[in-house]
Amino acid sequence: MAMLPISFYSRDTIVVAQELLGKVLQHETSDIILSGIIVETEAYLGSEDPASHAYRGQTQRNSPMFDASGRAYVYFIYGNHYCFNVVAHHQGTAGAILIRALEPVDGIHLMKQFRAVKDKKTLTNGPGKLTQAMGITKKNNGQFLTSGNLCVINGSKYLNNINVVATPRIGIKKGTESLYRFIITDNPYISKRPGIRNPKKQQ
DNA sequence: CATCTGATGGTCT
DNA sequence: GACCATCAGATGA
Repeated sequence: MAMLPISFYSRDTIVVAQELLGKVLQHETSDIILSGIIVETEAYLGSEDPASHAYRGQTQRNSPMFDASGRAYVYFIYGNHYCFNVVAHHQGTAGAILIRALEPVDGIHLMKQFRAVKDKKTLTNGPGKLTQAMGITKKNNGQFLTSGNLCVINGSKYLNNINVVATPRIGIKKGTESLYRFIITDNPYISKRPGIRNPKKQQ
């Protein structure tokens, strides 16, 4: 299996988000290979996307989104979880793709240890869950995915059978609806809660 | 099954 | 000091 080249990532963020479906995320850690098929993604664009970290310009945290495509962007959220993103955009712009769910493939036993759950179906069916299962932390922030121990490789059992379904998300605040989520239809490992937060109660 | 809530800490204002 | 690209657990149907 070949790692995806930089040229795969140096394209339109939304196109890359769709084409990441069916690819395999692999992490070599402590002599064990952990891997999973990407089954759910979400594109975050640059200055035109109010839901994106990059919307208000570059800061220390979001700087990987402005950096070279093909890197990882990992950030800590809600005081508990890491989210893993793939940096992908045309040169001179910003953008990244949140990996929202994986179908576990290799190292499932170790994933269960990292996650402290027994059920394979809840191992990686959410952005915070999959980073925990794959052993991805802030230390991977900025790493290139085209070389090294964390990478995206071509090929999975879904290679010729991928259904891309775009699902608009409801934002948390007014004006943050512009989100682009893609799934492999009917895959049992897509997130149960598709990132849609209930609207705040009216007073 | 669906819906709601508390825990949690880094980032930005 | 408010916000949050989340999750597990609890509760109700």
